[in-house]
Amino acid sequence: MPDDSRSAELFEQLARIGKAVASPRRIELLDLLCQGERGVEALARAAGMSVTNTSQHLQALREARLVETRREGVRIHYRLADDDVCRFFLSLRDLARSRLAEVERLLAGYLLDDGELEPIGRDELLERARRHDVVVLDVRPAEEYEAAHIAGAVSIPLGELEHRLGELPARAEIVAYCRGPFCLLAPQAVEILRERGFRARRFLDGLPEWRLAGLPVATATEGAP
Amino acid sequence: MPDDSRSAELFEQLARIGKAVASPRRIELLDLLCQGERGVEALARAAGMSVTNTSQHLQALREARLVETRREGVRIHYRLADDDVCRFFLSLRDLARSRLAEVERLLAGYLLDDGELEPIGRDELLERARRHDVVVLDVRPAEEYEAAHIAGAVSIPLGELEHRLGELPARAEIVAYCRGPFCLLAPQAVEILRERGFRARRFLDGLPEWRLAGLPVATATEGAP
DNA sequence: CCAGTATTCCAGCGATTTCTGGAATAATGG
DNA sequence: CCATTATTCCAGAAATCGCTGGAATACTGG
Repeated sequence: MPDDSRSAELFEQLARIGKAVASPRRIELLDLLCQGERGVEALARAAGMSVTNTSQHLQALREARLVETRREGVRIHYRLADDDVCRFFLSLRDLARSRLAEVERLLAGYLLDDGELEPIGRDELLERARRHDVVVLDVRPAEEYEAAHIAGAVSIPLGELEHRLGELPARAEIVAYCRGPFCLLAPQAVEILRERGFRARRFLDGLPEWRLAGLPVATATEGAP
Repeated sequence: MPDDSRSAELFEQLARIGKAVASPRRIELLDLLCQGERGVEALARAAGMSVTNTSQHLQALREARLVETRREGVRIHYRLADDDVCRFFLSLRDLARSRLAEVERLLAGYLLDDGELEPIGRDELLERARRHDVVVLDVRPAEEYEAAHIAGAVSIPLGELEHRLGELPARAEIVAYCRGPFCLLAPQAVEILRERGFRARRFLDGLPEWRLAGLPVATATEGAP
């Protein structure tokens, strides 16, 4: 009982989504877009690829309806079409992690993921942040912090961390977070902080997981007088 | 701050999964494998493609660690590597449905999906089946019924339905199910049954959703004396 | 050990994808 | 309306993918 052409069309449609996530470049763009809206050039810079190429990949993502655009003057901002896309991306990521031994091997290769960083989970972080028991530190680029960050978090992009250590309290425990468990920013931040004598740990997740869990998120830098 | 080569490798790994679901043929194979384990030739027959080609696609799925094999004599059975793969497949399918208008259009084109079939949900079906208030009818090929079916369901593959109507009670309501909401078997069965004067409805989901929800599943035909 | 069957390997081709660099388009600020 | 900037469109070249058909391999049952 071979399938008729009608269901073939359906599988063709599902494969549109599949094709969209079949390229490492597009995966990286999705990863960045999970952090929030961003312009073409900024995406190209963050991903280390040419603007032309970035634009092309973004078209592919748009053709699969995974992203949408918004024009602001001469600039065009891309964003995920909705939260389901982010959720799907995370489930792809988690599947890769659980199925592909190579992923775990690569993560382990960064030396710092296991117990080393004393990772802290969502619930514990929420609880302790509420009691002002820890300082939550966002080490992603400023642009991403502005787009969305954990409510109450301080922003010091990794590149500026060494110069700005003075802004951090010497006593309190610092919890650094970044894009997610596959991102290297927070681990590197923890390493730097510890070398300088701070008590630092890593947040197990990243901003997207926090946001999707419905926990408090803030945008821009409003609130600091 | 362009990403270094280490995270590039990570994205490469994620893309392995993406590439695996970038082909409509492989999507169809995954859909079939969500119903249960199956041999190469059976998969080829069900998907209407050559054995050689099927084998090749299955290799691709195995390379991405989405499927595993089991040898039984001269035959090789393929199965999903674990439930997470099935869950991922369902989330891909649901994302396609919510994001791609074409999918909804195609489903509507089958004429029969809306209120027409009076679809019944998981909880209601479970409740009514428990009270023996409905007959649950599996209209998938016998092979898939044997691999796994809703506990208590009767098997009449769609192709044999017209000849075997006598096996069904004339009074009771019949709920037909198949592979899932994208599958045409149950809708066609409902159509046939109604033409012959039966009261028939469609189950909203398919076997995979039922199984992943932890609801009772049976294998083979054991239990019928 | 041989014949038979199920599956995989392999070469080759046409189609598709990816990246690059240059040209075209769209909105802005004088 | 022109120069500027951001983005997209458009070839063209290299790499990859998907399908086919024939050969090779692996196991079974005699």
